[in-house]
Amino acid sequence: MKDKREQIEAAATQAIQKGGLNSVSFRDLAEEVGVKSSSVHYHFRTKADLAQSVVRDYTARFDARLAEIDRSESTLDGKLQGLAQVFEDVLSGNDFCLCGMMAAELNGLDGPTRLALRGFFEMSEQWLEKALSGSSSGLALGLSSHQWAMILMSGLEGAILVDRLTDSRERLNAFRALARAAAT
Amino acid sequence: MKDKREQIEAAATQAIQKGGLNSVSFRDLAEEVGVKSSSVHYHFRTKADLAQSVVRDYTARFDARLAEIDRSESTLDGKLQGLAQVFEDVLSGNDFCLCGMMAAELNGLDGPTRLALRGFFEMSEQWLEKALSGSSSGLALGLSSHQWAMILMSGLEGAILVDRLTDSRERLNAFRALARAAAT
DNA sequence: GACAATCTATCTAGTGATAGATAGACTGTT
DNA sequence: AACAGTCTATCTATCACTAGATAGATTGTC
Repeated sequence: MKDKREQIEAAATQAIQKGGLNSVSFRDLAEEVGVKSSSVHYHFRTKADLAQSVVRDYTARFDARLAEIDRSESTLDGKLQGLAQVFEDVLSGNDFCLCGMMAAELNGLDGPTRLALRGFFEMSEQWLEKALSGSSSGLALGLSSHQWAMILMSGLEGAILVDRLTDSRERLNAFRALARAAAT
Repeated sequence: MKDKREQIEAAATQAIQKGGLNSVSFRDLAEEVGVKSSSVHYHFRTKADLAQSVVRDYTARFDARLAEIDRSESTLDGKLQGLAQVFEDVLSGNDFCLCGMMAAELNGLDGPTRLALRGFFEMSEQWLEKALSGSSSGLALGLSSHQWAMILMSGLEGAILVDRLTDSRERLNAFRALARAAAT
């Protein structure tokens, strides 16, 4: 059995991706991992502390997946489709991106959590930009690698946000096609 | 002074765009318009009723703006930039799209509200698709007008979601550039 | 014995929702 | 014109419940 703290964090991550931070309660988390809510407070003094931990962990895991893509895919399109697959995996669980979700809840977040959230997008877009600028053939439509990085990252966020609502993969697939065309 | 019911709806719309439906309480709405929470319940029996009303109204106003764009802009790019401007106006108020926000909160919504939400995206994407397919010159990258409609609509949602977090307009502007290139 | 992790018990503050009362405007009948 | 009935919009008061948070006792391990 994993560390209780890790279990709580995993349950919180899952719950936030499903319904947002506002829908998560210490009591529910406690019940899910089989402790009392005061024990959750022992590991995470406040809800803001929990939020920060969860975002940092999610970012680290996301980063690890991107590194894995770098190892397994050598072409630009392979990398872009790999990123799309990460989003598709999220969508498959009927979830939304943890950081996209919390970005929507921005107003209820404290400073440190906001910073951690920005870090997630900064990291992801930087990975994308590096992949895109490493392409030997130029990028489509005369847009820079920086522009394409932002388009693809925030576009994929929007795509799974709407696709989850409509129970489809149409928008995600449209972005897959856009990415393929951009890389050609 | 407008109808109390309209005032409540306006306050709710505003509050949801800032913090989500979960951050809105009957008491806060009541206080903002100068009545008691029970009076809010008089106009909207349940929170779900309020949610549905708000989404339908927002959709109608959004639709009206799109119709206005159709009247004032004759070129495809003019229409696309007009749509981008609607999103930019939302972002300027430090808000998120009401329907994008509630799409994130999908899990906490009842059936009718979800349907109303889908209606918003269906309407918007249909407007976009019609504008795109009316173009005399073909569309870029070999993507269909349907694909471009989904890319631009969900992409703009994602763009302002992330731009609000980072307090910038970079992603919105990148999508403006993408739209311009798509229409050429 | 010290420390980490968990418990019991409780607090304050808020949530959506309901019941019942009331003032005032409208409506239809005599 | 007068009256009875009804409707609208609001109020007061309260319910059952959930929220995050805390103090202090207890347990188990090194």
